[in-house]
Amino acid sequence: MLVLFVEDERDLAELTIEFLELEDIECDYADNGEMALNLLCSNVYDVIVLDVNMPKMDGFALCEKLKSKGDHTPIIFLTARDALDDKLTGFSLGAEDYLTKPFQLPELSARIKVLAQRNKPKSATFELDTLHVNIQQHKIYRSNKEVLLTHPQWSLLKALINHSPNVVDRITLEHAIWPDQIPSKDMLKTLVFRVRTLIDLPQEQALIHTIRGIGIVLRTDDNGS
Amino acid sequence: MLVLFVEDERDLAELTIEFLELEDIECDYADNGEMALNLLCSNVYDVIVLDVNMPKMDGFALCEKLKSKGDHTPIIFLTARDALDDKLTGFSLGAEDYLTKPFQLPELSARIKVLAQRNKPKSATFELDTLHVNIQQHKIYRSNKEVLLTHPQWSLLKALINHSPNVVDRITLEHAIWPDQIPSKDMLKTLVFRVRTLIDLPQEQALIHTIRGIGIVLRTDDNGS
DNA sequence: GCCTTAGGTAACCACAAGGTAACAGTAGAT
DNA sequence: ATCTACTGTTACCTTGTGGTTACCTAAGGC
Repeated sequence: MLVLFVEDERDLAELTIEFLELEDIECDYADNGEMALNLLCSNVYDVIVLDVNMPKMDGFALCEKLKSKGDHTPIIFLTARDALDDKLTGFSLGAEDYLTKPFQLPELSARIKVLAQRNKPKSATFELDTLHVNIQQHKIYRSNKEVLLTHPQWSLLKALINHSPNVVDRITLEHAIWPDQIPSKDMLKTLVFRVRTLIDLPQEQALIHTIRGIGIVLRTDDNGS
Repeated sequence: MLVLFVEDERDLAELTIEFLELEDIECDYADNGEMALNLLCSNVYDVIVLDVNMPKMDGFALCEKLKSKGDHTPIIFLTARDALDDKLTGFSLGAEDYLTKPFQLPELSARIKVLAQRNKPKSATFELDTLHVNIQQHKIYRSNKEVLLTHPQWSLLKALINHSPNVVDRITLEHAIWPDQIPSKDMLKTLVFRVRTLIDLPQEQALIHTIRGIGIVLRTDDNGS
């Protein structure tokens, strides 16, 4: 997750960024609006945290400019201006959130995460070579041809996707597919065989590989062993 | 714009709702979590404003329940609890915003509007192939012919629409249609059968598809392979 | 080179998931 | 009070599949 942090008080900025990075939020920093604009030209951010009072170009102006440019990156104002009118101005300029100083770091972090999440409801898709999987829609395509999987087959594929490109040992797979009780010792190999015949078409590159004695992998290269 | 306002202090609620209606925000009101759940069965809201301290079911519990049911209606907590831990709890339960009392009415209004805007690029009508549904007016047309659905049939269709084009598993559907108690194991299949006979006319493309062992989908294409 | 074992392939069947229809109880309407 | 229509139950049927078993192949150890 990448955030643009725009704030002219360097001490506060440094402290805040340090905290955010601990929470797995990467930060780019600008101490005024113009610098922020430059960064915005070359980067795409999940969220912008914006002070209002700044030299050169203040936060309101920057926000207005961005929105008028059609940029929809969510903006949080973070400012000492706690008057109602200021807040309303912020929201009317298209901000998604408004937090007043002094603030608590974890709250800022939580709000950033909410906004970052929201703008990413893209249905989770997994792509590898000519394999396209839309998890939510339960749709699988190989070479643009739809593949229909049954429930356990789907579970297996999901488990492989979750670990890809790492090898998954058979025990882990069995538990992932049959959480309650593993049916029979040989079920998994039958299942792997079936999924392979459905997904690894003969003319295409194989994606499901067996690492003998270790487990199964879903990845493009078939080196190993 | 329709908001569900859940708050046990009636005076505050009344005052707030009065203000919101002036701003063109329609409100339904519940004074506890259970009542809110009932309203949520039969209505779709743009935003839910939620107090935390309430009898019967508190705001946190309600929020958790909704999110676990797969309801994605944005939630704003509106509460006197201003401790950092409470805020973090709220956000971790999936809330989109958290406003502490005392608050200013215009700020609440602004925040509601932001959330309604963001989460609702959908129109009030749903269209798919020759199926036209006006959610608010409860009107359904297939091939320009009006279709009349009874209450549970409508609930099913709404649930399918909300998830379209994603697959919905049967358990989720059952909870969406009968929040209190699922009537019988086989009720859903009967219901699906009935809605299918009403909506998926023989000469038209089928829109309701069963993904065996996984769930039901509302979408146009599912051929392939 | 032989033996052991992990994994691949194939056929088979019981059963569960889902589709369909008929029926009973009940609530709403006239 | 009667009628109608809808909810939910039950029963029956169909089909696809999940899991079993058996047999084959190839890798690795000795």
